[in-house]
Amino acid sequence: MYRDTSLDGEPMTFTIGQVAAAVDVNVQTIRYYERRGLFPADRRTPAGYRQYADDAVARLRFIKHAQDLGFSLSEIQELLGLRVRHGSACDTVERKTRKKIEVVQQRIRDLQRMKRTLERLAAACAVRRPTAECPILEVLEDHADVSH
Amino acid sequence: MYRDTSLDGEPMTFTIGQVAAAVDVNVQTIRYYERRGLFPADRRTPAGYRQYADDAVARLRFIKHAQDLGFSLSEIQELLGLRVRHGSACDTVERKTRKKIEVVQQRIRDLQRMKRTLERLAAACAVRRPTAECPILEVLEDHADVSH
DNA sequence: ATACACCCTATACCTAGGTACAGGCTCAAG
DNA sequence: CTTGAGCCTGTACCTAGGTATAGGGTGTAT
Repeated sequence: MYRDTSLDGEPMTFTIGQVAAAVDVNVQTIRYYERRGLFPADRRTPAGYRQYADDAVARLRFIKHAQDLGFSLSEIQELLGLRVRHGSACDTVERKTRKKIEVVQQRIRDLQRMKRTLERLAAACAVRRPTAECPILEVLEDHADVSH
Repeated sequence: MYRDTSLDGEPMTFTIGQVAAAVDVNVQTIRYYERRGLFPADRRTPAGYRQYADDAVARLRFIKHAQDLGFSLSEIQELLGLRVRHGSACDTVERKTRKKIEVVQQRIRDLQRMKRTLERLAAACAVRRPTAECPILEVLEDHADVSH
């Protein structure tokens, strides 16, 4: 096992394996993210081992969560990139963030429409059961007709 | 051009190219969906050309829309599969549909949480601007900490 | 009858997002 | 000082969801 410098003075560091275990992610995946440029190691030991600071786990969890929500790695990279130019561009950050909020809001609206469609479907099933034909196709057509 | 039997008697039919153009989808994609089993052609001409009934455009649009909302082709296949055993299983359809609604609802909740996170981020930027450091990392950590 | 757009199958290739070796160092323990 | 877990790079392979290309048939207009 690699030693952490936990006893005062130097900040705590983690190996790639420790970070991977903490977030339940494949070690290969972390290296892949590094190649993609969205999860750089903070430094390397003389032997070439990656070293991570203690915010690494939070950063990686954010990536995974954003991904669950349907953001692509490129979008996440952009999201994380809001951080890099911190001194100068706080208003740029704000503008980009508000744009992302719009996108998320639209995605929510789309899902709500989809939910309503499914609810109509379920309701129609409940009413006509058990003799008549399932009216799904009509519902699908309605759904396809509205907006887009 | 292939002739439609539009002038009474026979129902209207479409070629693969007409359906593709109507929904703005690649012809190859439609054939791919057919191979996957989620968009069968209604019949074939003697020469082997695919023929589609007039509900085909609505079905295909539904597939595309569901996909936009983050459903995989397998999920969509299941969604459409609710239709196939129509005589018998209207209550099965209803149960499956309600499960889908749960999934969609959870996705909406996740996105709303993400939206709140982004809003906090934007708000924090607005407050501390222009001198201080962008507080994004802290927000990301908060986000990662809550639930999941 | 021949041009041309459209259809067919089969196979190859592409991006995104990983995952799995192969072959070779490194560190801590026995 | 050897063993074994864990690290390194590089390359190959995988699933999902398509897109492109090769080689050939079809239908209509001129």
